[in-house]
Amino acid sequence: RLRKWQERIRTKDAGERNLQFALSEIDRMASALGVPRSVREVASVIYRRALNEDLIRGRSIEGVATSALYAACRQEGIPRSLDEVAEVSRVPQKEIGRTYRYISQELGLELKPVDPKQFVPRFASALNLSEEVQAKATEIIDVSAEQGLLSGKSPTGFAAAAIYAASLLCNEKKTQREVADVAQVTEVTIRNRYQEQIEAMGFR
Amino acid sequence: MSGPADSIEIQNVVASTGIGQELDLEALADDLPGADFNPDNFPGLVYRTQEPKAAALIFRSGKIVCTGAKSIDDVHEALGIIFDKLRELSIPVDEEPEITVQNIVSSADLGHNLNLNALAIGLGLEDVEYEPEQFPGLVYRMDEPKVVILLFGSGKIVITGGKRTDDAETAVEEIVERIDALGLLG
DNA sequence: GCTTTAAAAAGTAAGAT
DNA sequence: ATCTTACTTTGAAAAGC
Repeated sequence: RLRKWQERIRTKDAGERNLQFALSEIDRMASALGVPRSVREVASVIYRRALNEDLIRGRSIEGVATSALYAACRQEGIPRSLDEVAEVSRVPQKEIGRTYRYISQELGLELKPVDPKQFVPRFASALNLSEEVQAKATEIIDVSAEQGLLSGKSPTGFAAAAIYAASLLCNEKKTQREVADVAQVTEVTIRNRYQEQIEAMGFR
Repeated sequence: MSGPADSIEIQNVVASTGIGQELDLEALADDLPGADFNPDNFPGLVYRTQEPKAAALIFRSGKIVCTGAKSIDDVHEALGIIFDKLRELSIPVDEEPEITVQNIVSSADLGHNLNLNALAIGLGLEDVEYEPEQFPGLVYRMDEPKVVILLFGSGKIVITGGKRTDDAETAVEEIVERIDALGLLG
């Protein structure tokens, strides 16, 4: 039937337009976050997979697109926090997190927990900290994580505290406020993690 | 032998029942001191009992949800109080309405700190949800018994989704066994 | 999906002192 | 800086949008 045929075309066109919109949104957000082109491609693949497996039904296109980008950053080893992703998305952070968990589960992405060390280079350079501070922060993260201090703690807060501690140890001091701002955590969180990490390092 | 299973404490029991009679919630809200009824927000009337402490959601259909009780006995006791209150208001209530436990929330202590990162990989990323940026607990969905376990770095855990008292016990024994098999228990 | 109820776990946050 | 309060997660039912 002609009507049925037209409807198919209309549906196909609508689907195509939605896909283009999602991909352009991924591109826009990726640019705003400053992630490399490879991550956008991974995000696009994740979005198409979600589309093919009908995971978008009942969810917003923007929400799935944002979550795909969040997942892609993690998969490529250059994670962005949910806060950072939410800043460039029009979807609330809570929905991004919930949608990410859903598509991650359904697509079997099996992404490992975010490693705090992956935030060090980006946070440290935003603070104009040296290579030496980065190495020290990485060491602090390794040692304190090994002693079980990482369980349940936010990766960004853990990284921020280690960077703060390392900046002190390397005589390139940054204030808790400065580190808190780039990591988007509170000074209280840095203070709490810092105390534990210093103790784990054997510095009283 | 005292083990993690002995540390289990029921924290909340959710149950449903019905009095087999339609209710005028507007009138009931006036006759029941302390009742909260905001039909614009939620269709149920909220009524709280003090001893045992519990909260009941009473619906127009006569169906009731009881939550907040610390044991199955408390659920029966609290609902008994509500049934009597309704009878006092000349509302016909079935002799012994059937009470169905829908969910039991329990807490327990494994007695050792847990490396949640290692646990997430060990238990299998496909069955685990661990997003410390969003919540400090690792979420583990167990098939038998069918419950959800939240595991924390302290070794404290929460078991929810079970309908029977012994679901929590079985689940704790099972999770301890699995963690131990991974060499991740103390 | 949402709305409401209750309770635990532990981390993070916000506002007050 | 420390305290209090509050929000994040899990589960289930109820009636209705």
